Amino acid sequence: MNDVPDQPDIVGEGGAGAARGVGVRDVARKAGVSLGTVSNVLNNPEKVGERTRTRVERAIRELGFVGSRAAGQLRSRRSGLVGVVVPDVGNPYWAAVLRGVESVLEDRDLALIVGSTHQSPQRQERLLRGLASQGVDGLLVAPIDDDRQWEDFADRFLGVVALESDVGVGAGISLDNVDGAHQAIAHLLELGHRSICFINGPGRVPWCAERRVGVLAGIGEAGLNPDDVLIDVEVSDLTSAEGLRAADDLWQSSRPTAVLCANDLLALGVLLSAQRRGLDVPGDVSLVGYDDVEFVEALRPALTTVHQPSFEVGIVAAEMLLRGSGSRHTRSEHALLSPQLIVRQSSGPPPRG
Amino acid sequence: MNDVPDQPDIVGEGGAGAARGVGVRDVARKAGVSLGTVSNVLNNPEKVGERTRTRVERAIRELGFVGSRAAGQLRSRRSGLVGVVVPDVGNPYWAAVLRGVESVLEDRDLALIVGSTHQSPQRQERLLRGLASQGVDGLLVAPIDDDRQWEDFADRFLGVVALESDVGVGAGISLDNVDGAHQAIAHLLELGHRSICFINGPGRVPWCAERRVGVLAGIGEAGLNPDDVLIDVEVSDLTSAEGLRAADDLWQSSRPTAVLCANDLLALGVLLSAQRRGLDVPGDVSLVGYDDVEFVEALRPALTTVHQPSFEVGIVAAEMLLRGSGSRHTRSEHALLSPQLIVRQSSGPPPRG
DNA sequence: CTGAAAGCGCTTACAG
DNA sequence: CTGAAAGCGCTTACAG
Repeated sequence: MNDVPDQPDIVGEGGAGAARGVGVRDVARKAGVSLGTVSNVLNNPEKVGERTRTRVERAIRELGFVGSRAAGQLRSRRSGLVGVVVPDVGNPYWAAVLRGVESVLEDRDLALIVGSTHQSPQRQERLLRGLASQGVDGLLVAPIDDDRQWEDFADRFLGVVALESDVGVGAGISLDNVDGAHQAIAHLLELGHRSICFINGPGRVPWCAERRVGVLAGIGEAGLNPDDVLIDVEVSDLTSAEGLRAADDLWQSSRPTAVLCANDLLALGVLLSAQRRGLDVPGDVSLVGYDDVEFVEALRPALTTVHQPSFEVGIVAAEMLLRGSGSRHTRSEHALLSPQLIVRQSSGPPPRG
Repeated sequence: MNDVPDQPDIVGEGGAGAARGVGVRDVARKAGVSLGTVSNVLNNPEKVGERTRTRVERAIRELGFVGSRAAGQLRSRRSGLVGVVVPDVGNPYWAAVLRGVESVLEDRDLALIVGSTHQSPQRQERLLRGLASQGVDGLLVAPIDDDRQWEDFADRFLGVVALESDVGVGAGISLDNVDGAHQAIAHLLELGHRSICFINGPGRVPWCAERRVGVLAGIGEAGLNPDDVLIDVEVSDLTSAEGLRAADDLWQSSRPTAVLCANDLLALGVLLSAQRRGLDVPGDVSLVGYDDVEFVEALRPALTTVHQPSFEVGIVAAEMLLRGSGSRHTRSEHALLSPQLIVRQSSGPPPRG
């Protein structure tokens, strides 16, 4: 033991960034062991004798020691950080996915760095760059273009798992967007609609493009020409505010008998616009969403939409990541989840014209 | 220049955690300058001559260099990380707050580590411990008890800003919960309700406790006895699932003429339960929520609720943090935002009994 | 199982 | 403005 006096216990002060925190050094001194032993107690407790371990653990507690991940990361190459890049954390669908991810990772000592792309490739690039410099152990991403910049993360400890779309590397969850959109448009066509507005995100976004393919396919299969049936509207962000604005514009220029939205938030905006304008849904115009977020069942009218299992997506993706399926040199794993149309009250036959 | 051959350009590989990335060393060599100069180009560009700077920047680009925050953090004591601890990222209210925070921090090269407490002190402690070990520069927190464990973060670079409740240290945003709940209960009492169920979170959570105080105060001011009027129901997590369950139980045991919920998600659950049971809102039972999240206006019936400016809360809190208001030795700053009752269609007079 | 030494990749004074 | 040296706080081999 050295002749250094015990410091007063400063509980909870440690960690990088705090003013001169308690370090492993202090713990080692107090417990009368070497630095390596403290590190082992922290990272490989089974390698340390029980008596020594208890002594070190007591010292850690009494000193209020909180290790610095940054320092550890430098040598161990583990940051304890997982990046989550989604289109919009404010969208209940993605918020639910996040909940699922959290529920799996919360007791694994992994922290989540989250960010929203809002369909902007520049934002996505910035976010991924930031995550790279933070040295995340793994990445969960819903890519918004085909740049595949995120594939680099497959080389990291936990690799990369895609929350959407098909991927070339790492693991992923596929939700068949073509099929989901196909179900939705087929429903509207069956009801007799022949003038349908499709409010979608940017065509460069994979899942937006796929949903459009499904819509076009459905129209084609009905023996119709998309040019005669479909009014395409593109919004840059898929929020209720943009849905509201798009709908306000829409009523000015045309009178579709149905509006199909690429997500429920857009549909919410359209519904709000319709209500304010005195349009009856589905009497005057039918409305169909996508996602089936938790509130749409209680809307007036209850929204017809395509269900996607948000919470489950988060859970499955996080589990894949933990399992190591996202690494480049593991056999790649793919979960296929099916979207399913839920018919409620917002869709009905077109008004007799 | 050394005789080291140029490596093939491995774009996007750098950063800790990647397999042997490109380091400042390589950049310095390629640009023919010293390590310190590279660091200056990265952190204090104005201190470097323009010609040298361009040369270094080119080397960075060509090498695909991505710095390691962890290494930098060790010496500079800046992690570029901000912690955000909220009750539930899956709740649209908090999701909107997050959106606000993101919008302010996204171009400041700060990454957000987020976590949900779900009103559990253990979860909060774990999250804060994790954030401390990650060395976050600052913390945004909606505390769920009075432990004040989060006050330690006031010593960090950016300090701590509370997203809820009053705080003893750092900066904070106060939303007058007593007042908000008071407005809500007063509205119901005025309508003539005398049997009101109040579904609230755990009493140990400050903002839950405050809302209850407001409710009790309103009842007292009306010259009534809370014991005669109020049915208290406590849920541990304030989700629609818990609201649904609580309501299902409620109809079994009693027949309140109104239900007041501590947030909109609970109210959504109650509404769903009422609909399934064939109860008319507000004909059979009035319903009032709290938060005014974006979808409640479109519910059937549109929900009467207490508005809180979620997005703005996020923006104001993030700006305070950037301004340094959260540090222990800065003059503490407080924003006072007012909640406001929005009367819609879910509340009306009690049924004639 | 324990302990002294080296080193992770940067930034920071400090001397030129 | 530039460059060599020290050091941030850990973890990791490696010798005992």
